[in-house]
Amino acid sequence: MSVRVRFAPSPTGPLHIGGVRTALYNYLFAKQLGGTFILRIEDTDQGRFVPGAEQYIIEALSWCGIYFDEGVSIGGPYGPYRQSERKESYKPFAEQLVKDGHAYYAFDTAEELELRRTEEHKISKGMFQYDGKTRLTLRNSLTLSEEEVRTRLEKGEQYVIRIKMPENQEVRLTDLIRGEVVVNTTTLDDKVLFKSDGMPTYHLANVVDDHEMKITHVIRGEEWLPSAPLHVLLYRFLGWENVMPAFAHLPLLLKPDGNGKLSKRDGDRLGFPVFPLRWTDPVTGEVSSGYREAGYLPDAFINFLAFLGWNPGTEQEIFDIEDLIQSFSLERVNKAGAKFDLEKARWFNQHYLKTKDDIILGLLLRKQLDEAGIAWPAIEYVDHAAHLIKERIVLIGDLLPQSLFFFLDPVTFDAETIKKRWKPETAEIIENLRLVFESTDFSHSDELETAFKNYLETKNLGTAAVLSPLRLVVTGMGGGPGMFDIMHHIGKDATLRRMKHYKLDN
RNA sequence: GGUCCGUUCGUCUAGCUGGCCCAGGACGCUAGGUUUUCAUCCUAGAAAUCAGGGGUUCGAAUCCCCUACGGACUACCA
Repeated sequence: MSVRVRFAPSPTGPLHIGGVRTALYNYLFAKQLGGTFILRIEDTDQGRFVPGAEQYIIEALSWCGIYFDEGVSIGGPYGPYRQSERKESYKPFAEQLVKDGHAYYAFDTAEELELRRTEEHKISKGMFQYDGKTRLTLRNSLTLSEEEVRTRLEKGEQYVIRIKMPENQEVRLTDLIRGEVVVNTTTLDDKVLFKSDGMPTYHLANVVDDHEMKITHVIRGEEWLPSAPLHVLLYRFLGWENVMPAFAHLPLLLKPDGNGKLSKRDGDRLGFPVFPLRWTDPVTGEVSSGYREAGYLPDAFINFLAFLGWNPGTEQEIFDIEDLIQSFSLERVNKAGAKFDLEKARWFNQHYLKTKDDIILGLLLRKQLDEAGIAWPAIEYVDHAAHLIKERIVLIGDLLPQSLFFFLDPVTFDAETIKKRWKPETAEIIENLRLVFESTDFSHSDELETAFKNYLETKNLGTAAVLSPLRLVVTGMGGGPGMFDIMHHIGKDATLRRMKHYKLDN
């Protein structure tokens, strides 16, 4: 039987990196086994629907290079893939459960239950649960007469369907990451399966859909572990236990400082994105930063994310998506949550950047030049500029500031360098050097270097004392690629012009 | 409060069938080297009494128990 897995986010906002990692692991698992990866949208809570969230999810996965085989927007044999569009398919199962005595109608209003909850909390400090101990004190088809229930339903009174949690039974499930997990049903509550608005809750919808979509492995976040026994019970009561999917609950992604689940707020509070793409809240207009806009390469982002909770067991750190598909295994996923480490993300990005083709970097640089309204002479010229700086950039956004001098004469000059290297006699040296270069062939950087060295020798000057000021007037910067490579690349005219017209007035 | 899950360098982690671990790698950090500068690259170093305690054993990070701490869940949210 072929493997089928799904990533099932709810469109309540942007997908955060924990979600991206869940999607990634699902994807890697499916692809390694030649299986199918499905994107299903869990929008059973119409109250939390956020416009644009679904589109964001699709775009984010696409940017990451995580492609699904079936799902919303592309369809497939088990569609529709939006739960709101499958609305009609859940109710019969809920009613079947009632008929079989595994569920019941409940007429308590949300307000009544809320009241009960606060009361209970005052008295016992514990949490009120709608369960085997309390359900007979509440208004439902177990306490009301058959007649009464029928009239209420006929009158169209609001109701929910709750699971009738069996008493004192051990439910065990095997988690692919954690092993055997056993829970006694008396600690579980009578969860709502079907809401008064005609929609199922996650618990029912997820079980019905996973079954109908022939999902073989449910790989999801650890926050679902406590309700997994409930899901097992549902499979059992629905008669599907023999074809129930395998479960794997992934460890959480934690805040870099302190503990706790990484949340949407943490990112901009701590100065790093928690979202793959920038997101603008449609209601508040609040903007949250994204990895794409912050200058990360998708492959670096994915490599980094894959290692948050998984490792190959070898000393290899660099894995492209194909490597990950090859090597990934659920058995090697950690049990404990992982804290997010921005420094390591930056290191991965720098690594991927410096190994990228010049043509790709050139393309990115041209985009930035265009956006800044800076003219560039030729594609090859830009590509080579990118080549010269690729080992000293960490983020894509560093491309432009690091290579600006290839396109514009500097107007500002690094203050640190002026302070350290600019002496009263330096201006004269630069002028002498300019005369030397005037009669030098710029077609090879070697010749420039030779001419420079010869000059130093005749004047008995040290390299550092002269090269630094030269770099300063030509590029405005205190560091950068090989100076003679720069001069060769920008050409004789620009070099000599800059050596004559610089203004260090800052 | 209850249930469940977890706990190895600052961080990500190796270690899963006990001895090769007075714990290895990576990021970061420190120091050297290469380089005309910055970055890259190379080398070296500091950094975990394996949460704590008790067992089992000739021997435990690795097996068992207890404790502590952390987290998740505990909605007609997912």
